[in-house]
Amino acid sequence: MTEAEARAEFQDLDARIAAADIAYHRDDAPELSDADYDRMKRRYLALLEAYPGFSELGQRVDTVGAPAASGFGKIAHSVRMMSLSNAFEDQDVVEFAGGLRRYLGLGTEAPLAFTAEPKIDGLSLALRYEQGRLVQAATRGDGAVGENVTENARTIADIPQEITGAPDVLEVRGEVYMSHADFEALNARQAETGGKVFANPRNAAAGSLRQLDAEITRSRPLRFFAYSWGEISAPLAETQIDVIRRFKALGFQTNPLTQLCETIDALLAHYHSIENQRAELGYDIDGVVYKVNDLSLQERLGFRSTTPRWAIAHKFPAELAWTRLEGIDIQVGRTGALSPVARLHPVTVGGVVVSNATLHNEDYISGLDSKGETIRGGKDIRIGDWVQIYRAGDVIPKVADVDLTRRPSEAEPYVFPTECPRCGSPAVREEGDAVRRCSGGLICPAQAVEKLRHFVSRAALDIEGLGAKQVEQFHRDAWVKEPADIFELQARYGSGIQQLKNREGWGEKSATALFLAIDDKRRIEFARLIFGLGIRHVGEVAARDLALHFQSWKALSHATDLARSAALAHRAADEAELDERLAAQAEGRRARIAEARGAAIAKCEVSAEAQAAWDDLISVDGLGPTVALSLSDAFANPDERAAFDRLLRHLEVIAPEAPAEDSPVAGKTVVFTGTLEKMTRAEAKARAEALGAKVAGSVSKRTDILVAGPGAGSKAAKAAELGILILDEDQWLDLIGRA
DNA sequence: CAGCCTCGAGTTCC
DNA sequence: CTCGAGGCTG
Repeated sequence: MTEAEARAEFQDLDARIAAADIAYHRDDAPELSDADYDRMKRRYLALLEAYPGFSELGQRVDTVGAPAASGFGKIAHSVRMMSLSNAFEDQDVVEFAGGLRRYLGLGTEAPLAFTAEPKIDGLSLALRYEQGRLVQAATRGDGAVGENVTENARTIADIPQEITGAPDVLEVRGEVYMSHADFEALNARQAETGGKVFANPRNAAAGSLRQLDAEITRSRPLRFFAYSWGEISAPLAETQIDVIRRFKALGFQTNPLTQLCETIDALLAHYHSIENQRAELGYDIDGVVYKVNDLSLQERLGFRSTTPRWAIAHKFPAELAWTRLEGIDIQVGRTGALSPVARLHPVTVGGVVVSNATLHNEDYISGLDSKGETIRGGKDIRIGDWVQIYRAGDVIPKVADVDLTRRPSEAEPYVFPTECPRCGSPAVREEGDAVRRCSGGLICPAQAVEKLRHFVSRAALDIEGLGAKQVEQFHRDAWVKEPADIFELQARYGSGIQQLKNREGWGEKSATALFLAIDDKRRIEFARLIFGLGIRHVGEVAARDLALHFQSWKALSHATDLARSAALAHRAADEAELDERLAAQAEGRRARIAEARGAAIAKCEVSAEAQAAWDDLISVDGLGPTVALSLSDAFANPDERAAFDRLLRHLEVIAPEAPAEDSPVAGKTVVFTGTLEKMTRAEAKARAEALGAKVAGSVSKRTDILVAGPGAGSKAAKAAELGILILDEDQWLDLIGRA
């Protein structure tokens, strides 16, 4: 086949796949059988592999089209579904247990028992029972909101429709999975009938549960293990293991390898025993989960932002595979970061075909980590090399090793670009930074589009029907260059609907829905707006804290304006510090950092007002000089500021409600000092914060309460001087109510 | 000042 | 999900 023929075939497939995507995703009316579609897609990808240049042709079928309609209703979880932190080595488990003891203030000899159970590789499901009847089943989703799959769950034999002897409200959580035997049989059947063949049991289980037609789910051999719970109207038991026993008594399947372990050695022994049985279990597992057995301890330990402190997943070693590195692409992110991605000859790793892998940054390719130490035995990665791939955390493909014996003689060390591959601007790497960044700012189309994608992302504006793909499409056609354009779309393209529906992938219905969804976000929570601006170092949490602190756009922008000179002084001090360090190194003396910083600041004119504004900025919890400086830069940059101002004209900003919990310490700033005897420091902090208080490290005039244990020193003296309320531990516990 | 913890940013495949 | 960096704690 000539290249011209290949090109013609590629373009034909491109158009047909695009049409099929639209029919399937938007109209939910597939015109092709799955088998035909898959065949076309495979051929398309094969051509693309043979002629990578073709990706520039035509329509990039994967990146356009109206968003897929989700056929399932949303369900907010009344108790968040958390994920688990991971351990990979036995040593991590020892440290986990040690950390728990420290947090709880337990000595090394005090008993601390755990449950250990296999971690099933399926998908989690929350089953809600009211008065003993199954009323709702929801997938995990993002942890806060899942999909309503009640009708589908009712078809699973392991899930009882009715249970007796349970609390009035009981939410049982567990894992839906498919056994190896059932998976093989299903795939054989699918292949025969021309249906979709699944890559692995987990995908088969997920695909089967998320069928719009519950009768299809019924025909799929899904199973369920119960292992956890959400909302309950009455306690189920006092220990984890007894809850599992209770589930079993109620008629749920529980994993037979669940075991109570009194010591770390017993946990590890059970882990290795399960690892040895792994191949004979008949279903996929990817590790062992350990949980603190005593539920009252679980409660004391509580949660970090996305994981419980009282549980950990001990993962099995990742599966490895060798393949050839065919190329290295450079992607440009929202902050201009150049990220190298390995293009691999497709290879199966852990049941999934992998053709891309992250290469992190230029040091990773050269075989040095950011501290200048060697990794992979100091081997660099070259195009043409045979590389060993694993999926970190069973998800993200990474390069683990390079086989130097099979390195082609002509392979050259990879030269990392020093110019942005998208806009040609210089790509610079700042001192001490691991990443190289495009300096083009919004001139760089890659950065511009990534910023827009961020603006419409779920945690930011979250405009329904305007996802990453749609934004890319609009940006490519120059309809949307900056966030404000989104809100002017309808006005500017007037009968926008008429124009939009002539575009590929859009119909009248989706266009109308889009404009309604955009209008819906003209009133926007302050925190989402701040996050959406995409200011470096300002993520979801910092945005929320800033919103809470400043309450209004006016207050925030005014504060950054006021603080500008102090921010610049801070930068000058940073630069002076760097110079001083270098000079000291060259002259072989100790750096006089404080003096250098002081001198630099003295040269800047910083009014008392500016200093106060700066201090106010960095008083926001978790917000230090780096974040404050980045914020200040964004607001002081004329282009960015103009874009902000233009955007704000379209928006009504909703001020955040303070977490006005009905607690006596809500909104108060508390400092703990001295020895706490009834609880550990971390525990005290977590509880105070749960009650809406802010916990600070040092006493200042902003402090409301000082909790002083025995041995309190200078902090107590300072608090007394400032006239701050000082409580001992018992008085504090009386105030917040002993739990 | 060093370690610890949390957050931010980047990435893959379905 | 992981890594690096920033901020906080001891």
